[in-house]
Amino acid sequence: MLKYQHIADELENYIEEHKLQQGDKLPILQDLMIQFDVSKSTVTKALDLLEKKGVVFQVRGSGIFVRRHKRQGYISLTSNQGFKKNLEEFHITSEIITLDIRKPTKEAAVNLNIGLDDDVYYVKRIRYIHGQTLCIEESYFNKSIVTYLNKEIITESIFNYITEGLGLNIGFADTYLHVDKLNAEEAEYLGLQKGDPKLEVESVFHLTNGQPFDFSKLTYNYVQSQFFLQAVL
Amino acid sequence: MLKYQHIADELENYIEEHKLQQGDKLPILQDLMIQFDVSKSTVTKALDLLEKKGVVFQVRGSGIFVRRHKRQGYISLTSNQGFKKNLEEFHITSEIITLDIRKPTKEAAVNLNIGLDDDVYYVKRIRYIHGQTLCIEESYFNKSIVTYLNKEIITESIFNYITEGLGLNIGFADTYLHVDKLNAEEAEYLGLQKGDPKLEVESVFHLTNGQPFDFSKLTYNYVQSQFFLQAVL
DNA sequence: CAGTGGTCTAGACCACGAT
DNA sequence: TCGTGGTCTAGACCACTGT
Repeated sequence: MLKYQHIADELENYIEEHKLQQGDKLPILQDLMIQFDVSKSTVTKALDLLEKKGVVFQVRGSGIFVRRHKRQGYISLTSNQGFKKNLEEFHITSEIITLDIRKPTKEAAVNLNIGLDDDVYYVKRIRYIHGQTLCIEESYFNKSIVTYLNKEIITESIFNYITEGLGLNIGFADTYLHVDKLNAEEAEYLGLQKGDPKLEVESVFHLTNGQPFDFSKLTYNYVQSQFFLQAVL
Repeated sequence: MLKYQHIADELENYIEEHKLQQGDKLPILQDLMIQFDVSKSTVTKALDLLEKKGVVFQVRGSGIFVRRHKRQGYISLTSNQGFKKNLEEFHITSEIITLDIRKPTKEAAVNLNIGLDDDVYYVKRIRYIHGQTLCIEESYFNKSIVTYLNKEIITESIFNYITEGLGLNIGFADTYLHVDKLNAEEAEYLGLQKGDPKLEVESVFHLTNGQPFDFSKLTYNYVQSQFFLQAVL
């Protein structure tokens, strides 16, 4: 385990367990260096991680403080690993509609940077939050990278399988958002009326080497759609 | 100017000017160290900045590569300084509806962490993109921090004035997104029908010392609403 | 002015990728 | 095995905050 990762985890746990609030002060750099027996740069790197993640903010000449947004029940748009943490936090479950190998749509092929004749795993699921319909999810996985999938795997966390099972390293994602009106089929799945609002979230996930491996399109039930985003400016 | 900031700017300009594409390789660390006459850590810090910003991705054992998302015409949800760059890129203009000093709504008071009897500057604007209505914007500024505003200032960039004119340092923002249906008044402003979809974006902006100074609520025309987000996982 | 975080260095050593 | 990026150190010096 990397030292700075370890320190970041420890501090985050500490904040969580002691229910520290926005503005609460953490120990100064000097103390953290001694406590974890590392150099200043390593502590700094750990704190930069936490700052990027929206957990703390640092004020030169003053100290390190806890950052905590006020609202509960919002799904993070930037949380790592495709909703992994959110899954646990919000009790999100899913029902599989389709799983097969097929040729990509033109849109999927463009986003995955493959040809129209290459194979993809196509997954369609309905996701539920606290028993309510949250969203429709359609995913296209480049089969030459994600070589195998089955119903059991996609019932659990696909991303977990990709990293643990296949040993692939997920690097970054481009995400696009649109708001539009539901068509009849989507309304049916989500238990809403045709023409009701929807939030469409398209993501292209890449490996650390830059190869796109997953193009996903999520259509959210607007009633359940509350998202948040913590930015450092 | 900080060295790592300078290097980051130079590299970003280079990528822009030479129209480098996704996957194009940049010089190796060693060369960048020599070129800019700085230590390895400084180059690394510059590259980490660019990576966070979604401009490059680094692959251990291989090199540093340009990252570039495929779609044009999307507004960045994470671009710095309240849309400053987007303003230029998309020719966003605004029309002022209201500017006055008043008491905050309960909601604004909670988000700004002030009392119901404290003063705020209230600003209501309509924003246009390429001449089309983009969104309705309502902002509440804590008057004890943002001590003065006038029509001229809010016609230009408010955030620019806050940093340059008032010498304040903007630190971070919490942003919340909802999708809902337009009410009659909003529909009127946006030139849409009541019941049409809307995207509501609420942001709380904080100074570097953690004090919230601006609570803004933006209601977007769903037709014009295309956002993107570059995440590092 | 003392306290505290931020920048920068030079260099050792490690881990991953390509060949 | 070599090229390349990642982690970590010890320490000098700088810049902002608060008393």
